[in-house]
Amino acid sequence: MSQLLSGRVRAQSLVDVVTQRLEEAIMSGEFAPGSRLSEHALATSLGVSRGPLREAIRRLEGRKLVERTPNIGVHIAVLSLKDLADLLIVREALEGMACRLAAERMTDEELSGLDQLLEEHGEQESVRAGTGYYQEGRDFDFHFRIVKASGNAQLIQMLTGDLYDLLRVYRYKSSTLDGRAAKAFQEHKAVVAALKSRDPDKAEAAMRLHVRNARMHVATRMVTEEPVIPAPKRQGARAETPPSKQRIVRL
Amino acid sequence: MSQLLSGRVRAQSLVDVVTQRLEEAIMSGEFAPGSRLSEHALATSLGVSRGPLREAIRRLEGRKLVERTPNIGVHIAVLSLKDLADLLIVREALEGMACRLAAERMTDEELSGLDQLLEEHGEQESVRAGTGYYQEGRDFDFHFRIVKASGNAQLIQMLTGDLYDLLRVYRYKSSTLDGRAAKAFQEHKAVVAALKSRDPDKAEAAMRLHVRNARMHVATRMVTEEPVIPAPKRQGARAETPPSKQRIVRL
DNA sequence: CCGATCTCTATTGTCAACAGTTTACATCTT
DNA sequence: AAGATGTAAACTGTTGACAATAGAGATCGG
Repeated sequence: MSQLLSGRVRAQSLVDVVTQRLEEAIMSGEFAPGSRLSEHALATSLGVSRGPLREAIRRLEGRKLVERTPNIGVHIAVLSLKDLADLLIVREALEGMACRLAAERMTDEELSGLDQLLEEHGEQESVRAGTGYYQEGRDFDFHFRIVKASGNAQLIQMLTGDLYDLLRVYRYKSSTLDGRAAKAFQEHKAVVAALKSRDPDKAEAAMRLHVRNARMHVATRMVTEEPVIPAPKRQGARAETPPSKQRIVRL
Repeated sequence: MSQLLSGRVRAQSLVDVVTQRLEEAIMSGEFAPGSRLSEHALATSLGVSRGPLREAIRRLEGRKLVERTPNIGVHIAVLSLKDLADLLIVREALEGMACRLAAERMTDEELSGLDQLLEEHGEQESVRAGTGYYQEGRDFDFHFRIVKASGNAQLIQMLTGDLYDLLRVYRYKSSTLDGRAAKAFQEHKAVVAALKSRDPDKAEAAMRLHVRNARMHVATRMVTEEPVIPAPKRQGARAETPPSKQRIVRL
C-alpha cells in the first residue's frame, strides 16, 4: 500500500477550521487586542452558523486568547505591560529549563544546525551594525529549536503552543532595535557555546540571562506608557478597530 | 453602601455552571482519565441541552483537560508517566521562579503565616514518624501560598489554574508515603528559611530541590508501570468506568 | 435644562430538530 | 466457517429559531 494512503484520515470539523482561522486572525493582528467580536457578523463572514463559531471561541477562551463577558460579548485578550513583563518572567523560567534539558539531550546534528543558524544571523549587516533587528522569525526560530530539543512535551506545548501565542498577540518581537540586536546575537552565541559544553547549569544560566535582558527592556518602558483602554462601544460589524492605536513593542 | 453589595454582579451562563461541574467531576476522579463522555447522556443528566454542554467541553479542550476526536467523542485527558514527569519538570521551573520572586516580595505577615503552617505540619505525628503523609491539601496549601506571594499573575494562573489541575487529574499527591514525608517536611523548612533570608537564589534553589526530589520518586516508577489503556468501547450512559483501575500516584 | 424612567433594538444565551458519520450486527458469499 | 458486505441504530456535527438580556435613545416630569 502506498505510503500516502496509510495513516487514518479524520474529518476536520467546522469548529477546528474556525478555531484555526480565528487564531490566525488574532496572531496576525487583524483582530486587535481589546476589540470585540460580533458573533452574528463573524459567523456570516465565515459562512458558518453561530454554533460552531461559539464553540471555537470557547476553545480560545480556555487558552486565554479571548475573554467572554456574559451577555456582553467576547473581546480579544488585552495584556497590560505588567502582564507582558510577567509573561516574560514565566518565559525566562521555562526557556531556562528547556535549555538545561537541551544541553543534555540535543544531538550533534541539532547543535551544528544552531551553529549554522547563528552564522546566517551574523551575516546580516543590520545585526553587525547593531542598528537593525533580526529578520522576522529568525530569533523565534532559534528559541523554537532549543525548546523542541528539550524533549519535554509539556514544556514544548506550553511555550510554543501557548506562551509564544500570547506574546505574539502583543506584537512582541523578542530581540530587536535599540542596539540590542548585537547584544542579543552575542547572547545567542553564549547559549550555543553552553549547549556545546553540555553543561546544564551553564546552559540554563545563559538562556535565562538572554531572556532576562530582553525583559529588562520592557521594564524600562512600563513606567511611561501603561495603556488606558477605553471601554469600546457596542455595535459594529466584523471586528472593530482597536480601541487605541496598535501597540508595537520591540526590544 | 455595604461592602457586600459593591462589586458588579454578572449573570452566570449555563456554560459557566456546566464547566465548573465538569471540572469538579474530573478533579474528583468521578470521571476517570481516559473515560468517554456521552453528550446526550451528560446533557440530560445535567438538565441542559447539548449546546451549552458542548461549549463547556470546548473550553476544557482549550485547557487540555479533555480531548475530542471528530465524530467519535471526548475523552478525559490521559497522562502517561512520561507526561507526569514532564509536568513535574515544568513545575520545578515555575515554582522555582515563583519562590525566587516570593523571596523578594513576600510580606513579613505572609512569612510568619508559613511558619505557623509548618509548625502545624510538624505536630502531625505521621510526619514525625515519617510513615504517613501530609493531611489532604496541606502540602498543596504550602506551595499555593508561595506561588500567590510571587505577585506574578501569569505564574499564578499557570500553576494554580492549569498545572495543579492537570496533576490532580492524575491523583497526584505531592509529598507523601515511603518516608518522604519527613524529608519533604525538612525541605519545606529549608524553603522557608531561604525565604526569610530574602535571598532569591537560595529560595529558588531550595524550592527546585524540593520539587525535583518529588519528581525523582516518579522517575523510579516509570520503568515498571507504563499503563496500557485499551481503546474503550462505545455506548454506555453517563461516564464510563475507567479503562484500567484508578491509578493513585503518591510520592 | 437636567434627570429618571421607559421602550426598543441589537446581541447573546439556549434549545430542539435535522444531517452526516461511525460502529456493531446481521446477512450473504465462497 | 471465515470473511466481506449491507443495514440500522446511536452518536456527533450543524443549523435555524426562539428567549432573555443589555445598552442606547426617546419620553416624561421636575
